[in-house]
Amino acid sequence: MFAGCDGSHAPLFRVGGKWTWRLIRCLEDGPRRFSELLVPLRYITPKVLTETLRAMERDGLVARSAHPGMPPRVEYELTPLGHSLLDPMNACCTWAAAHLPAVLAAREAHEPA
Amino acid sequence: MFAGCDGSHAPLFRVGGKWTWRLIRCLEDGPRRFSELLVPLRYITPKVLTETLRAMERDGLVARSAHPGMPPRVEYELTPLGHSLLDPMNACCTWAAAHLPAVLAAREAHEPA
DNA sequence: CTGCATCCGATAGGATACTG
DNA sequence: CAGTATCCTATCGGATGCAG
Repeated sequence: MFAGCDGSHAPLFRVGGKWTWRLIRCLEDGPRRFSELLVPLRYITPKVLTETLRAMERDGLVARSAHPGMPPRVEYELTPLGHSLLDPMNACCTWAAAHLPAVLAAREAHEPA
Repeated sequence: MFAGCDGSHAPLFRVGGKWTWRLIRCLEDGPRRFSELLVPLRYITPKVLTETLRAMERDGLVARSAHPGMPPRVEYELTPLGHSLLDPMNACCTWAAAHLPAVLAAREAHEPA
């Protein structure tokens, strides 16, 4: 959630979603087909994958291109806008990688399970 | 949500929460009392504020210091770890500020309300 | 003032099965 | 293959009221 960045509390960009970030990661190296996304996002259900893709499509982050025919072939890829999200995402991921141990240690300290 | 950054899907840092980001913003300039947080976070309920603070406390992002006495006085402030989160946060907010119009335009295009 | 207890509604995420 | 349809559950955020 990027809410509050500018004072608003808009449910911005669906980046609070559980799968959005991972989905972007899967798409960062190029177009992927529906079934190619189901596998690496282990055990996401088709329904949720569809929902997530549609939401990102609405926000202009991914583009959907259907090649008619049999069997159907649909590809999803990041738009330039979607690609631009990778920068701040990576900043967050870098932080996470660097500070995850500290967070986990803090959790341990509070819940000495 | 920073999930998936390193391949895991841990519910990392509670940054999927609705209030976490705004709360960090409110604390970035120094310690704040409970009631000083209720106001700028317009209409967050005490319950939710408490939940959010507790969660961040568990993760080592904020420190809680209670000054006993009457009336009670409790202050919350960002830990160094919490402060370090401001960097990636600002990267995201910069992105949001820059690309919000594009996202909104995309939404309009898909839902020509 | 600072918070905890309880109840509630909305929504997100998921399991399963079915269709063009 | 690429979804859709239905149902279910957990969780989140909130309203209200009470307590130290």
